[in-house]
Amino acid sequence: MSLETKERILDAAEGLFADHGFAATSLRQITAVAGVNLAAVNYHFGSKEALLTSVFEHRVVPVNQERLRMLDALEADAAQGKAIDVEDVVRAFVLPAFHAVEGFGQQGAKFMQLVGRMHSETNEQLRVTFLKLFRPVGQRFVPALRQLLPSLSEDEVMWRLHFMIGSLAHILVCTQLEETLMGKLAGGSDLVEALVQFNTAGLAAQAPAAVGVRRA
Amino acid sequence: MSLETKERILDAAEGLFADHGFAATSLRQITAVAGVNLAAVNYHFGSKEALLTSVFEHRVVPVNQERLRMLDALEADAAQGKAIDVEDVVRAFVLPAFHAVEGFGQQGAKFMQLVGRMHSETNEQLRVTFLKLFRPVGQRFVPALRQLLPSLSEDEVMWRLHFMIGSLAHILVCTQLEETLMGKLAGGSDLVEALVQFNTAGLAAQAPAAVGVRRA
DNA sequence: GTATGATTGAAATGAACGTTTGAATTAGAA
DNA sequence: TTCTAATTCAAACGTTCATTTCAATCATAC
Repeated sequence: MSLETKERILDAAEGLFADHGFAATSLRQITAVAGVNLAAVNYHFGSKEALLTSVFEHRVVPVNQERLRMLDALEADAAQGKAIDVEDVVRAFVLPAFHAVEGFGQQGAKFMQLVGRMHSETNEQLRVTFLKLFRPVGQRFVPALRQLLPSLSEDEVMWRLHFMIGSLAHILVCTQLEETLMGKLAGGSDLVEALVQFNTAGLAAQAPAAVGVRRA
Repeated sequence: MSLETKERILDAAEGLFADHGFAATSLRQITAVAGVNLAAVNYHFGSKEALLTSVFEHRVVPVNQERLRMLDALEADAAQGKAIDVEDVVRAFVLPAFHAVEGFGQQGAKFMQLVGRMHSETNEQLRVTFLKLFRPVGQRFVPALRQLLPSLSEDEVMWRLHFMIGSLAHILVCTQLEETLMGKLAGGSDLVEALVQFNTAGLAAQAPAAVGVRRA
């Protein structure tokens, strides 16, 4: 039955792409795990690249929709006169990723590991395809941060956003690995809170002095 | 002449591994760029994996030695009664990476891009080999941070260290790319200062309240 | 000049890859 | 039941890969 075949391929691909990356995952691995025939991938998805794109859309779109909904809610609050702050925006960015981790069990964690890795994916076409799914998020979060951090230049806001993305992506990958710099990293809700606080403080930090005027 | 052949292979490999990752870079690409024969890789390095390991050692070891020297200097200062703070430690961690970028021109930037990517490399053996080169750094920086941040638990210090690693790794990769979330990211010394301040603020942030006690 | 080891070159080896092909099977509609 | 389209299957296709092989060439020492 075609719907089941597609789902089985998507699930298998998701997990294997997360573990091994795109280049080092073969279609034969995916089809073995999914218990389907090799030709099914091209029949249902057209190509290996298109399969990965389907995996993204299957999962990234709902995560980003949740981000945008949370930001909508914050903006509605602000319109009612309630103050919102940097932490609120950080939560709207960070928490949906962890909701995905929690909401789909091991498969969700695997998927978010893949998302973490896509930020440094070397297949440029795929990385760009992936980024396109995040464009709506960038287009909403950058102005929100700019409003909250009016003293920062445009470059500074972009940099800080990327620092946050990097910290989140790295955590999504590392919490699935047995070995990291000093052993296995603990996970859980305390980690999520720590990530929120770290990024809140970092985003809200005083802008650095101009170069050459660091502590006399 | 053998020394020249080895260097040409190392240089070509460094750039190509940085651009395309390990799995998607073939030895034939490397030897074409290096202008040497395919068999030379196995003759001089033994295997593709060993080539990448040689690339790491060629460059990571000096960067990490600089980190440790900077930390040594901070600790000597502290022994003389001079106060050191979180920003000093962040600088000792972050600046050597950017010294490598600046010090070797485009080749240094390529190498640091590879370093940024290795944090999420899917070839587990290679990633672990890479991490081993950072063990001395972890063994020195973690206690230094723990001393400066005594109110944080061990997990919290590890998490924050990883947030910093993630932000640095992401920047090392992204500043080499034409497309990022909202266009091309600016580089330069202001970026480095921004990264230092972001991570200083994040590392020094008040520990988050226990879960469930967030703003009533 | 000769001998030995180092180094390079071209081809081969064995394996793996994504995509395609055409037949067989399945599913659904009339 | 028959017909048609959808789906699956197994094999083939053309390509690419890292490693190995062995002869040729180069470099060095005696």
